[in-house]
Amino acid sequence: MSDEKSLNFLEEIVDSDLKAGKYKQIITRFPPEPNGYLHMGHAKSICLNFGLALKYGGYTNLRFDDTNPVTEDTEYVESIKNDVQWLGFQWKHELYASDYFAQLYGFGIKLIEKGLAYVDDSTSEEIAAQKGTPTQPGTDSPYRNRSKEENLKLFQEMKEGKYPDGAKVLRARIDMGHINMHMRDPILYRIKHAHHHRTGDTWCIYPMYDFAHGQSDAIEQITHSICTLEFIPHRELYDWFIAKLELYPSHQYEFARLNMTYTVMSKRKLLQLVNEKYVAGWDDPRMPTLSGVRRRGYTPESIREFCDKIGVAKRENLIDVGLLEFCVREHLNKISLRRMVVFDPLKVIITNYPEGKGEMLAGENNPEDPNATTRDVPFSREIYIEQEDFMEVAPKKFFRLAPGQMVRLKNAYIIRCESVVKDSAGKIQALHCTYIPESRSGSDTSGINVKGTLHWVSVQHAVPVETRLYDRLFKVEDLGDAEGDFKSYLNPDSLQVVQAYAEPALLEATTAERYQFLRKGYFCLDPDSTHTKLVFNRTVTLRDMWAKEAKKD
RNA sequence: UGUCCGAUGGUGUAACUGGCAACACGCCUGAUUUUGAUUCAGGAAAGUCCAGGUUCGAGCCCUGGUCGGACAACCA
Repeated sequence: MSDEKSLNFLEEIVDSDLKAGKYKQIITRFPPEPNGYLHMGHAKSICLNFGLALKYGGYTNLRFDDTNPVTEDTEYVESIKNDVQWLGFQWKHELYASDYFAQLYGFGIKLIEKGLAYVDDSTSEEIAAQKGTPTQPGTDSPYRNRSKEENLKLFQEMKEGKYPDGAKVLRARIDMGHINMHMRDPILYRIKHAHHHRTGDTWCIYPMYDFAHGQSDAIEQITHSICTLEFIPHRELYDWFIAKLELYPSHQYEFARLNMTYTVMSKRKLLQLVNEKYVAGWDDPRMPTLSGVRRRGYTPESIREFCDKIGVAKRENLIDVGLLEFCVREHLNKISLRRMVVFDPLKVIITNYPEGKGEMLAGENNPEDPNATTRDVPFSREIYIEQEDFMEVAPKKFFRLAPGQMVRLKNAYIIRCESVVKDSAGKIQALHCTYIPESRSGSDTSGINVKGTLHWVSVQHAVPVETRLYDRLFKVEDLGDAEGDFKSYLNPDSLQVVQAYAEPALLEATTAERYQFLRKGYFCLDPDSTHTKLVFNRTVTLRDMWAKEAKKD
């Protein structure tokens, strides 16, 4: 039995490259376009790229692929940097494709000089028509055979701003009959009189992705350039530019992007949800964005663990969100502070507990922590328990509170339900219970054994808090498979706001801590909280076998 | 009609590179438990897309199919 985990296909490539002495160190890059916020799919890529460099020795650059000024913005740059660091990774160099605009322009000239690029006056429709189809070869542009001198002059004039947007493009001169559509004289440069978030107005021509990405990799001497499957057909072009331009031979490798059940993972769709106000913003806790899951209370540790567990391969996949939730619970169970909060109160009056009396009980902050400390929990004659923890007529498997039944109050006493107080309409108003004085937690001499333990909050000490309970954003498991507008599958109940009653220890809650509301789930303080109003987000529920059992009937 | 990529339990990922399919999630059962949580023990679940072939032996190799996906933005 080997205790070493088997390598994924990319690790195998890196491993064998290193063993073959191909590189002394590996260099990877994470290349987001600053036109949206990072999501869980990016997390997979980040963990992969940074993880590879960390594991095999080397480093990772953060490079913004900012070649399209009309969609990009510094707001996104800042959020992306923040998200990568939050996830726990540090890049070696912060770079921008726009840093290479001058060099890239030079590469364009070089290709023209080699007779491998030309300026085309065709419209975008004409160019599209020239492309042909995957099964039919394309046709040459009428401008394909311009002289080098003319191309050089025209390209320079494009750069100088002599032409309006769309008037001309620079195209590679490869083969309009090529079996690979991407090799049919792809566009290298287009004219966009647009303000760039970094270069301002110095350029009015901008390189296309294909003409920028590989060359940027080469300039940075990236050894392994890792991207998603849809770029497979681009690889031939990627290699062509490097060969013709005689650059450092970076290599592109592709892996399957992450898909998760009950959510979408495309920037375009996420942007739509934000713009059309289906969610409160990029950091809405229901969003699969990193800012969203962060606000929801997911920890970077749990996301890294998740990325490790899902593996890396080339086959398309749909990961069960349940796995992410498992990773989150696993981590939160270890670190969160236990607190009691009642969401749907039912008043319990402990009739044999003296009126006006109160006492402080000790509650463990975290039973998973060997150096457990405790917090004070006030107890008194009137408390709240959950409505759902009481049943007037209970099935045999129900071992919570019912008339004549006994339960333990967590960190406190065993109580017995003596009677039910109802209003004229027969609605339950409160429960009258008695407590067993010698059953106090920590000094229980009663000898009584009960099956159920309930969380509770003292009525007079209860702190009203707002809780936001999240459910899956969409109703269907596989959005990729769903017909029509993806927004028609939104789950109308994905957010539920509930006013709840918390124990006073929560008054000191901070955003740095994570909390487990006993028997309810993991929660974190939301930044919307003020001194007078605490707001908690439910990160994830606890596993609930009883809910499953109850559903069986 | 083309080219490329892929195919292993419900979901993912493995399989010492040709040696009788493993791990995780989920599911089921039981134990422990002052959270029906956690933890622990056990179980069900694929014979590896199909058909041939090579071989003592094939999930891994070969041939031919089938199915799924990608590819025709002045997006990345």
